[in-house]
Amino acid sequence: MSGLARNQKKVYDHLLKANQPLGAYDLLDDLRHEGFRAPPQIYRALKALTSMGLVHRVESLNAFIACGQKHSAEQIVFTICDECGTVDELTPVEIPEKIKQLSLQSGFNAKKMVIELAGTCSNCMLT
Amino acid sequence: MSGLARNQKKVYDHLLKANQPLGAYDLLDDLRHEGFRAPPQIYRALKALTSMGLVHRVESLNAFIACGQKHSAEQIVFTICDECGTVDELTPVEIPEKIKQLSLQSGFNAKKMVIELAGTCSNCMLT
DNA sequence: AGAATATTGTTATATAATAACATATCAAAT
DNA sequence: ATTTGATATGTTATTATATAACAATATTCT
Repeated sequence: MSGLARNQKKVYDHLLKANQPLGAYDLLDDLRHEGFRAPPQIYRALKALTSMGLVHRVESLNAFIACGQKHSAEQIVFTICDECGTVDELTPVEIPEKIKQLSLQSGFNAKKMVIELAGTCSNCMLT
Repeated sequence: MSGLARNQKKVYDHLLKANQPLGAYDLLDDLRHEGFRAPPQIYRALKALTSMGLVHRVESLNAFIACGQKHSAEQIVFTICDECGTVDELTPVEIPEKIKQLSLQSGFNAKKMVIELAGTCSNCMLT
């Protein structure tokens, strides 16, 4: 049960190594030497990986980032530094839970959450 | 100090009437009879309006929605119904505040937040 | 009026994502 | 082992979203 298909593995491995969000066309360029030639090959792999919870789409960057852990649902908080571009994952479960509760109070049943914070990371605050 | 320039007003009025998020090219089509001819005219108006806080970008839809109230910061929670497409604004200030606090604890200084919940609205839950 | 600023119109282009179709691979069931 | 069905792949073309660059107009301020 290796799980991942060939192209899926290539894309996932590359995203893990990159350790930062990459656009689909960045991935395509980076993986040309691996035999990728056209956008659909990248997008298909990304679709499979995101549906498995191994990769997440960063909506406000139109980019994709790998994720060490599988997340049961889309309940992640990303922090995106405007200065250095670093994207980190805050995972205090309290936040998505709290939001879910509050939205339920208005009758909305949330299935997927996009929570992205843009600003300045602690590193860039110092310099 | 009417505030809005001609094109800005046209775009804003149309978004208000629509009362739902519209893509930039939807706006362009809808406003051709008002003299709009090319994307930059729309995008420029949208940029001005969003920087004024009168319009918000819904990142996960690549769309824009008008907002009756000016919001001081980008601290809004959108609920997006997968069934009917309705987008509503939850504005319990507690949520963005709570998130800001929690991100600050990890040293991140958030300037803009994208909080978008996709799921099923109360209306669609019934039917 | 004249200078500085902001807004507009226009063409071309960049960037992101998908449709559609043919082929290939793999897993399991007979 | 071969058929079958599902999944994955390769490829071309197209759609959708957004911006660059530059010329022309309008607005505001002094």
